[in-house]
Amino acid sequence: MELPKEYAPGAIEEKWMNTWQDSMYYFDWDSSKPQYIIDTPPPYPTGNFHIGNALNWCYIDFVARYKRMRGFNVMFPEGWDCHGLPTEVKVEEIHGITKSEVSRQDFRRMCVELTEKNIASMRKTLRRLAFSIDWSNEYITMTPEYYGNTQRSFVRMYEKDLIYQQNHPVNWCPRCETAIAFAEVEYDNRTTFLNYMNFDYLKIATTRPELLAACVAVAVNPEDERYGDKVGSDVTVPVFGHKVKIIADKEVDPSFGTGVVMICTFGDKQDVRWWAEHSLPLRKAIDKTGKMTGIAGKYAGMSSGECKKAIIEDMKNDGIIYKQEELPQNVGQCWRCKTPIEIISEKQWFVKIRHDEILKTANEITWVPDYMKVRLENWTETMEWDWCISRQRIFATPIPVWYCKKCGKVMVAKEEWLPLDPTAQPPPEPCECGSTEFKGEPDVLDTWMDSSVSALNVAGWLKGKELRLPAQLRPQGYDIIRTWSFYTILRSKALTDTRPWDTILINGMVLGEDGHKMSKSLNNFVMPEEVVEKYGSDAFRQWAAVGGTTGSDIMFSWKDVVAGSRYLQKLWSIIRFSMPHISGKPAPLTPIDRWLLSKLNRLVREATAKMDAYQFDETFKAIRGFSWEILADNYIELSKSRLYGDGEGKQAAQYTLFVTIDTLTRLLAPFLPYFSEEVYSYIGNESVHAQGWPEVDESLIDEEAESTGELIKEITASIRRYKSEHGIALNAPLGGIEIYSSLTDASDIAGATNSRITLKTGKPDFEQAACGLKPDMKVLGKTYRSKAKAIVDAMKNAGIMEIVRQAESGSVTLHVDGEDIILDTTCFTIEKEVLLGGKAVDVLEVEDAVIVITR
RNA sequence: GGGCCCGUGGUCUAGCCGGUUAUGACAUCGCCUUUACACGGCGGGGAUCCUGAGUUCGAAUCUCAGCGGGCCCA
Repeated sequence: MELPKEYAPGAIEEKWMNTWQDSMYYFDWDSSKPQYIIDTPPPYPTGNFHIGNALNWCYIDFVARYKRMRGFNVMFPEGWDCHGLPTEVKVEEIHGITKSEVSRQDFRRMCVELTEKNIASMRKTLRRLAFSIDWSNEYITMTPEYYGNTQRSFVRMYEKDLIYQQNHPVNWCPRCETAIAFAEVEYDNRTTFLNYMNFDYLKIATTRPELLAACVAVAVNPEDERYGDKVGSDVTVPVFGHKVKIIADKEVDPSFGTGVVMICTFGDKQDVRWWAEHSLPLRKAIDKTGKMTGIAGKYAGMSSGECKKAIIEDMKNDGIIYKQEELPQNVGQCWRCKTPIEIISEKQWFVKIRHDEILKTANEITWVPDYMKVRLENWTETMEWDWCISRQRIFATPIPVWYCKKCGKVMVAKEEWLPLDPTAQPPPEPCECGSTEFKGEPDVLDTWMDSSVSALNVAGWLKGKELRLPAQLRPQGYDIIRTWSFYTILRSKALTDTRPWDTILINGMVLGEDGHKMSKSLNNFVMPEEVVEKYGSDAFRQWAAVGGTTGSDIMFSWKDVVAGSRYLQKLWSIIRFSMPHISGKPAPLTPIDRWLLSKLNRLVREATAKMDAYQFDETFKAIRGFSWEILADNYIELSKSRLYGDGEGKQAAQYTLFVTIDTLTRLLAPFLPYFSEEVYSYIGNESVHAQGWPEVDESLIDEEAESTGELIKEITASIRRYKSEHGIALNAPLGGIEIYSSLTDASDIAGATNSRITLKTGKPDFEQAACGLKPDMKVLGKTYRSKAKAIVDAMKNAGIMEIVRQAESGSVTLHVDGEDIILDTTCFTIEKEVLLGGKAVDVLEVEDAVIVITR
């Protein structure tokens, strides 16, 4: 069979993509093999599968394919996390409407249609990148089947008192007009003014004078002597005239501003703490739309920003504000629209956070890399409020609750009624009070309520199947540890009392070639499709494998992709050469065959250990190094003469090459699914992806074979180098070569150098001179500890000749610090060179061997 | 303000549970068309392993401090 000279990834990858059957990767619910379930992150269906997702999916696919080959029953499902504001915004844009202009049902339908279209386009990319996804276990969170279970999870947690409804301060985005969780708040460094004002008989400093109307107390530090006598008295709020108490709290920093702080409902999280701790009243100055309420008097109806401007102006004119200074400030803002958030008190649904349970469960999970667990722990320990799960949106899972119009009682749906939308249908039963008049809960669930049951969902929860929790692997980025990891652990424990997974594998972020996080606005954005178009999927996957250590941020780099495509071409050339020469028929092996097979089995051992540790970069580099340097640059060169000839050892080389290529192809299969499939189609009968991972044959790992092979390789290389340096063509024969060594077989050297070789034992009849002395610090340091340095000095002082003279008797005695120290010959190495003595030959030295060349 | 990570030839990167001539890729220079591959081979140059102190016989590797960068958060 003659293979084309160039590897054509485009055609070959498409061929296999269209040949492979989805059923190759189906999880078998009835299998007796050990399960390996992966809790794949469900991406948000934007329509574009971005490169960060692609890195994550490459890791997953490396693991999934590897585990399948290791005999596991693998499930690599694909989910889609559909609900959320971005789709709502996009739908409004596409249809030129706002969500209030159409019915909730119609708006939802438009969101579903857009999402379906986006999913279809992303599925194509997933297939093209050769991810071995189990499409029989695909899930889509917006389908009634899935969100019905999200609703059931709500009902179950409500019944366990883990979900409750309450008036509580929440983070509120006035633009989106919805509550958001802390996980959705991001922070931005800005500069604001600290306003110093006369506050009745006190002076206070605040950054938020627009909240004066919401002032419910002022606080001082109990240790602060300036104000000690005033604690407990009333003070009148300027502009608005209401009276508030002066309280003492040790959290007040006496050195900030004037040491007096205004407490408002609510300026920040600290206000909420004080408000709760000191049982302060609630004065609501900002409404759901971010406008000032009636208590703000003349400022009512203004936005908080307008109010701030106006009130500062007025207070300056009235001499109330007497000083302003700049202050750097981190402003909490909505992750989606970047609008500064407000904290307002609203009736919302909450999930209880049981800190200890989450921390304990996190400890039952293996974190890769391990330090990522600390992020979850730090987040968990600093959570002060419960998780606010209600959102004032439309495209999300409806909260399955009604309120009786007559008695006001809350009716939570029964599990068997689900899925349903309470705004579209009444409950099938009347209220306890007999009324059938209900108002459906218009609020919907936080999207994390959908995705935090992904692990349960893929493990068969509520699907009439035996629950397969814990799943074996959760792969995800570190940016969503405080959300997705946290919530999944919480929900899994709450609903099943089981940890969600055995192991969590964390990937880093993808940076653009300029070193900054990849983003469209920075113009450093690359789509996976573009890379695949140019270099193919297997080249792209190599970037993901070798780009960096698992868990660290990885810079996208075209040169890694190009290097990947060059490696494919190199491999192709190896295969192209080997195909006419391979044979599965064993034969007695020569030293260099045993050298290769020993190295090959070491490679398998190393690759297996590193795959088990999720070190994809190290695994792939080891395989690449073996195939390129050991197999191609050395073994093939050394065995060519046997393979092309008809003599002894031909069969052995053919067999060795076959075993090596078969093994290599299977090692490469998780990384290069297309390439390895193409190659395996020439040597096997079925898909390489249905084969087993290579087993280490320990009997073939042979130190002696390796050192002999290494010597043969080095001698050949040194002769090649000699030819190169002397301008002799590499295939030109030399007049004669004598090798003084322990070797007994020089046929491969003769073949590779195209010269006659004479093997000799002992040393050539040339004078040898010691030219160097190298102490072995590893031995000396361990044995002599603090004396090691003095011994090295003593060796140098004694001189090479003296050491050599003594070493002939097997040991060297040195006088160090007043005592005699006897060193054996393992403590140092004597380097020798051969003196030519005017003979008409050239001499090369490799390890202990001496090569005498006659041109 | 806190936590976490990182700082290695021109660029990116491995090693970092102590002892290696400090890994590899890209770039660079020289030689070579040798029946798989010039998207190749052979060889070379190029690193204060961020800085300083400490521990140790010995530090890229451990400790502390500092500087610089990134991320997550308050």
